[in-house]
Amino acid sequence: MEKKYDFKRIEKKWQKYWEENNSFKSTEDPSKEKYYVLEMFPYPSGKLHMGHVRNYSIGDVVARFKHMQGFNVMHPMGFDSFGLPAENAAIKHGALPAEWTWNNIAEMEKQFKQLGLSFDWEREVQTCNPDYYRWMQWIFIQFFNKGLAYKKENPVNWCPSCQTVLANEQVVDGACERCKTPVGKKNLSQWYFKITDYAEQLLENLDDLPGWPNKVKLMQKNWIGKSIGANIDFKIDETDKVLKVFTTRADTLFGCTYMVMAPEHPFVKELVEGTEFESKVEAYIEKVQHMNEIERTSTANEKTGVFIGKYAVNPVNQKKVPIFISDYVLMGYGTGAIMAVPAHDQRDFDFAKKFGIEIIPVVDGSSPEIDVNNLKEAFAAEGNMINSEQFTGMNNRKAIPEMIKWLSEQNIGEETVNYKLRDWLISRQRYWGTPIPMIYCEDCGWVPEKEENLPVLLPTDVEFTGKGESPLATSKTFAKCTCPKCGKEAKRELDTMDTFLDSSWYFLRYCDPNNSEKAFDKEKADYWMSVDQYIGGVEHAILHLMYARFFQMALHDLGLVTGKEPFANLLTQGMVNKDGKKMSKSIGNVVSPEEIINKYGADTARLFILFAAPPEKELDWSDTGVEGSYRFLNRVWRLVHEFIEKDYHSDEAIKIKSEDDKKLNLTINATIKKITEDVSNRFNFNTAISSIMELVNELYKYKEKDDVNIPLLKDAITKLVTILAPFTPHICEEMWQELGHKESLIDVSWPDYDEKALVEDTKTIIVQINGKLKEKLSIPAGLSREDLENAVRADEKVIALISDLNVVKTVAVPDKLVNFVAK
RNA sequence: GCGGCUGUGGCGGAAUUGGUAGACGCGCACGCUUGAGGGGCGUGUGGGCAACCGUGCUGGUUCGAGUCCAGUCAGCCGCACCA
Repeated sequence: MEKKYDFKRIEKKWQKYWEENNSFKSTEDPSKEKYYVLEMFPYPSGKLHMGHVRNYSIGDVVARFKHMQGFNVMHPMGFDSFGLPAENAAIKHGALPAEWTWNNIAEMEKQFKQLGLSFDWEREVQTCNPDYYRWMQWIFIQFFNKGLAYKKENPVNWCPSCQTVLANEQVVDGACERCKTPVGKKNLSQWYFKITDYAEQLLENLDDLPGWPNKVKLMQKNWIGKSIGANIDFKIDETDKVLKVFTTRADTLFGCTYMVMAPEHPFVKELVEGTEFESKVEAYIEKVQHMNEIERTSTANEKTGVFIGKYAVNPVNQKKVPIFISDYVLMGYGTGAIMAVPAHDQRDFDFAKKFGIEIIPVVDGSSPEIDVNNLKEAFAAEGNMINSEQFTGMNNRKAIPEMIKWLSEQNIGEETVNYKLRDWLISRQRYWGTPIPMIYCEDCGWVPEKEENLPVLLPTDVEFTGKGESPLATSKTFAKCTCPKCGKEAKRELDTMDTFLDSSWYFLRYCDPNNSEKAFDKEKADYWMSVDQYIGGVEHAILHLMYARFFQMALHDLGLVTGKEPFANLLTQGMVNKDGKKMSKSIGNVVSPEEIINKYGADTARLFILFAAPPEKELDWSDTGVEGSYRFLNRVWRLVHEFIEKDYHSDEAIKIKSEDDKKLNLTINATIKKITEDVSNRFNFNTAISSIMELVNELYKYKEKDDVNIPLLKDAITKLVTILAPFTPHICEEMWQELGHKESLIDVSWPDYDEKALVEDTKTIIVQINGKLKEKLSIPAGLSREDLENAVRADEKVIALISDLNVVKTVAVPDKLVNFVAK
């Protein structure tokens, strides 16, 4: 009787073996080429989901493959373990966030090990561990000392459900990224990171990342949102104030017929004070302030606003134009005020129509369909300037730099660059995060905690009310401290850090995870960095991936790391769906990895998830598909065991004896070639696996032959087990051992292929007439164009095909095809 | 509205440089094996009786187009009053 494929026993056995032998330990070795493969670390929710299985299976194949190829591979894992769910669990069940989190971490470690993932667990980091967040606080202080962290009172995004502030990046469609509650505004004094200092570098370096998907680079580019234009000064009539505006269309300055300020613009109150306009203006400001983001942006087409009773003077022609306030102008971008040119900007056009403001065209598209003096909508395209004094007649695109030059000569404007990117708001009114290591002293202001006093530990005597104020305020002991500078009694910052900070440098800590003297040793970081292959979900395209790049740049400028970019190559894997829908508890279509592992084993789960679709694509989970993968592994198992049981003891050298031998040898070598290329260049694991399946199918046929070539079959089976190992490591280790090998497959080299074996003596030549397939012929390989054409023309079937035709041209492609062009 | 991606059998997906469309797998059908069931093994499987027709649709370039170009439709994703 054949041995049964008992995946439960096999998987347990080899997981134990790897753990006991510390098989995946990595150390710096300058004599070997390093390879750092990293998957985004998870939040420890307690249970793995299919997305995790996919993410970590992809990474594991890469890690094991590169290791077999001889690279010094680092493949670490850890937990992004600060965050809201722990705190919510505390509010709901009364469990301490720390306890809840550490239990989940233990649970998830167990599940990771059940998947047979080749992580170097000695490098594990948890961001909620004081050994980690101590250095997070240290980095914060370095940023503060460098002027990259500052505190400012500002209207901030406020999630009324999470009871905390949010960064701009965490507001999606006007709602909280986490809980989807509409976000409002609140004036709060908060800590910010000056990511805008790096806007240009974040943008420019994207060109140096050929290993990143264009989609992600484009998303970051749009988010940074660079635009080049000009600031122009408008005097406000009857005052000594100058209203500065930003425009990308300096060419349209003569067409400006009114001005708009953001309702929050600091001039507004002063300009209306004591005038008849004051009450109307204040009512409008009040109304805007009470709208949440969704309300404010949903009225996109319907423009609102109020005239504030003042006029601005157009610096080019001294014309007085009325000033309005309107919520379509944003305080956070440019100068918070615009010159409005209704003829050439659709938003200004809509506003002007509603308020009956004059529309002056200054660009003529000279198209018969467009009457510039009677516009139906704004004309935004290219054309020649009109009504613009010395600029009239010029092409408007060319007029932009001319106009800016003229303005700066007159000292009333200058070229200006603006970015949509805002500084990163990093304070959170939550408990379960890294305490911000800052102290407020009435005499010295904000002072960082002394480095020798780090970490500033999270207190445990806190209450979780879920009511807005930071829970740290409820601690009796936490706030009270002395000023590190003058020793006077002082107070600690009570907010914690956005958890996105923790994940912005963990890849550096992995390089030196147990260092108690430093965040990480520079030499070690320089050895391992940058990450050669980073793998994670596309949902992090902006948030995490941009923050991490910013950290790397800032740490570089602090002299702590050499590289300027953290991730050389990025793979964004698609989601795992079920029946075309996202797996979710509310729909009830969640497939749990545990269930699959129990039923089919980890190898089957890994194989299916890699086989079903290329990694960047969405993947639809299919239970019958999983069975197919299980069936395949059983097929391989039986093939190998039949071979073992027949007890073929042969150490003879391989001699190719027949055409079938030659064909099998070709398939073996072609399969190795294809997998090597698919895994290292394209990450197309699905096609790599399909070619292994083809090899297995061929072996099934081959072994039934009368004159089986034992040394060749042995070679095929040895190589089959080797190349399948990165995908399904447990079953392969077991078969490897049963084939009589003593060493673990981990230390077996990836097989080379023999180019000579890939050379075929005959080729299938396609015979076409006018490009349509008519016949396939077997013809000796390597013929020249003429010889190939002659060989094909000599074939009886071809003679029959073309004898009645008027062949006017023949196209021959050596080893491929002959196409007869007939009339 | 702006930017981007994707459209291939009943399904997931192959076709890497323009050169055999549908590899591999799922499903389905039939046969063999088995006391039955399950499992395994094998054969077939885009449409059409056929000539032929077939990669969202309409054109174009080419000896030859799933692949290149122009337009168009549909779906998905990102940004969205950014001056």
